[in-house]
Amino acid sequence: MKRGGSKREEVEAADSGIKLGRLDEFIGFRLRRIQNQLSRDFAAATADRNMRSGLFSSLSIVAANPGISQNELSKAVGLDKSITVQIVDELEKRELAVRERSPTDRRRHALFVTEAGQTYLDELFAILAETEDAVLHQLTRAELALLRELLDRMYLAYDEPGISL
Amino acid sequence: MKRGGSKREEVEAADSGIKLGRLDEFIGFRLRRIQNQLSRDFAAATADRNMRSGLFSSLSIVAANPGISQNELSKAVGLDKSITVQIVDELEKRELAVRERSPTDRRRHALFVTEAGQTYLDELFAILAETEDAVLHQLTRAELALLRELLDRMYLAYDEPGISL
DNA sequence: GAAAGATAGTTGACAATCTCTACGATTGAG
DNA sequence: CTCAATCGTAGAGATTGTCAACTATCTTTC
Repeated sequence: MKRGGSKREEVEAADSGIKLGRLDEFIGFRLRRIQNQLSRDFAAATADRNMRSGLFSSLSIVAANPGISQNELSKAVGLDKSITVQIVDELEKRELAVRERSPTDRRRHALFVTEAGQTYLDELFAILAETEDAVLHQLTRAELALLRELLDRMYLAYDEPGISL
Repeated sequence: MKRGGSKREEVEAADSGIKLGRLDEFIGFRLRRIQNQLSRDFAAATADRNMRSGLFSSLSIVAANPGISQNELSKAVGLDKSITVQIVDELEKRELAVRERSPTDRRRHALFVTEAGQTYLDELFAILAETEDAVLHQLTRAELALLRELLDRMYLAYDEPGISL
């Protein structure tokens, strides 16, 4: 690993006197920490909206790929087929998306976002943008672009990414 | 596991056609994506070691804060008291840590890492470092330092962080 | 110094997810 | 036509987190 210098800072959690110790040396820890906060904030901001775990990401993948099959969706989101069934069930029940049998292959269900689903997505994306802004306004535009690039470069280290939202 | 295929899964155009759509615009998405891969890799690399979810982070917090109480640990790790009980139960059963009654306040259990626990931690930290290196070698030293700083700056946007591992 | 209330740890009931396996329908290869 | 693979579905089981008691201690208050 890298940790060249031995500048030993006392790393504590805000007001409690708890130290993080070696955990603090790891990027993964920092990533998780922020990501946790972000998703917590997002969850809080959408508490009234009946959000289920993979629902938002699934819906937005469907929106970006009209006619996608459930199987493809499963792989894209990184969930098991059986979970995708439940999610699509709920999407359909709430009329955010619809299943249509594929005419060419009658085993497949082609998925499409309804207008209500589009509206729902717009709302959630707006909330998400707001949530992120609360944190990102700490960075300049240039820094933000750089951060994006670094994260992408890291992600490309994986030969077969697999989106896993 | 890193390769999440249920059966044989060709490296073919698995996610070739799938677009991310607006999801791709968000930093949180990129964070989660990498963080997911990292923890998946870490889980795979430690599959033989009986890792339970909060166990590693809890143990390392205890190591960094000898004598910490279970309550403090709960808050630090961001888990419910009742889960912490289970985790400490397992830590004790595996002789990685011990509970000792506090002499000043007999309600509290002061937690300490055993030598075996220290060894265990060393191993896991080594694995974690390896796991991260696989991704981080894409970045130069300078970029890595910058990334750290940007992430920290983002995190400090929260007045009352709350570690939540 | 005794009663009332707060706090630490524990337990168990419960709900939400994810994993795994199996099954019917459909397709495609031979 | 036969047989294997794929898509969607369903259900059993494990894991994990939430929540509401309950005990034993401590602290506050009168």
